[in-house]
Amino acid sequence: MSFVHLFRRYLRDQGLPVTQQREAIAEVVFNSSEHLSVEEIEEQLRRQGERTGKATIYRTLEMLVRSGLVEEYDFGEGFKRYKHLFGQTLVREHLICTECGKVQEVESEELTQFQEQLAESHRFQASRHRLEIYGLCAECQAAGRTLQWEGLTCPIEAL
Amino acid sequence: MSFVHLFRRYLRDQGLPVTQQREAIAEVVFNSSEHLSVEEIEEQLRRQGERTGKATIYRTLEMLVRSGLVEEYDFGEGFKRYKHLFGQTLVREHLICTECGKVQEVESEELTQFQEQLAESHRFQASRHRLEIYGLCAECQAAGRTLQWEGLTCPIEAL
DNA sequence: GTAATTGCAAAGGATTTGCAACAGT
DNA sequence: ACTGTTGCAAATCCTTTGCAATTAC
Repeated sequence: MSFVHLFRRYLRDQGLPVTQQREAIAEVVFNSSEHLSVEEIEEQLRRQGERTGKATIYRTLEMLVRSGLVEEYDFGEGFKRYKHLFGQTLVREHLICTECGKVQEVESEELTQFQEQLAESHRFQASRHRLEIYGLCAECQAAGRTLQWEGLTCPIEAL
Repeated sequence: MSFVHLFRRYLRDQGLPVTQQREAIAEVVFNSSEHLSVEEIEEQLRRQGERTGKATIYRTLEMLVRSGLVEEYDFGEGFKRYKHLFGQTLVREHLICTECGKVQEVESEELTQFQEQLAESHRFQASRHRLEIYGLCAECQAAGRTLQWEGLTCPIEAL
């Protein structure tokens, strides 16, 4: 039912043991539509009554990424996040709310084409890209929240 | 002549001391067109005969960023990079070579417009974005180097 | 002189690694 | 049985912080 069996198959193909921990970790990642941090995965496992060492979580995530089933993200928070790739096109852009931290995935065929052209026109052989748009999500706007970070000073203009 | 005087002025405006170290660090950043890591800045200072503590470099970079003269980048390498903003539009896309680590900046008006539309159509109030395209730069292609990372397996297709 | 900065070393957070005990095939 | 995994703690890497000595104004 879950997508865990794909990971199981990947492990078997590679001649690697399918352990309880690996299945539990994969299950957490595959059952979530969020971009999870290691912290959050650990917490979820604890909630489910599994007690898994952090090192094992890191090691298993590495395999999940290598398997191609999960992707690693770095949104500049100082730690990484992970999300499975099911039901996704290979091109995903991210709208990241700087207030609540929510990540929304969108796709745009046109944008993708432009990006490819851009790389090509610079004789750059692109293999992957990421587009991240930071700002305020609809909910936070509705809640009356405003952007903190931007517009402190711009001395270049002040010249 | 250099852009260091802008930073000096920023410091004075803020009532903060203009120290030797701050000037030296700013000079290194303003004299380079690269996206420098703290490591690289420290090395350059050492080469110039300045001996500056790492803590001071971090503290000064924080100010440079706050001043609006320098921007901080995180390309997922596990550490940050810094580059001054002179001669730049506010929209910069990056072509990052995964082989030699070189970062090439490009701009595209069309892309920017699409990005704005994309955000708008999702009721997202964008404040800034970043587009990073990873791949092989022209030099590395010419040198016969190839992409390491990509295309290991794609079990989703294999289903 | 006073207030802020410097540099060192220690602390901090995320991730990795070494190793003895253990689980999967 | 054999090979690979687990979990802990120690180690590592980048970055931040505390504090006494020093410097800018």
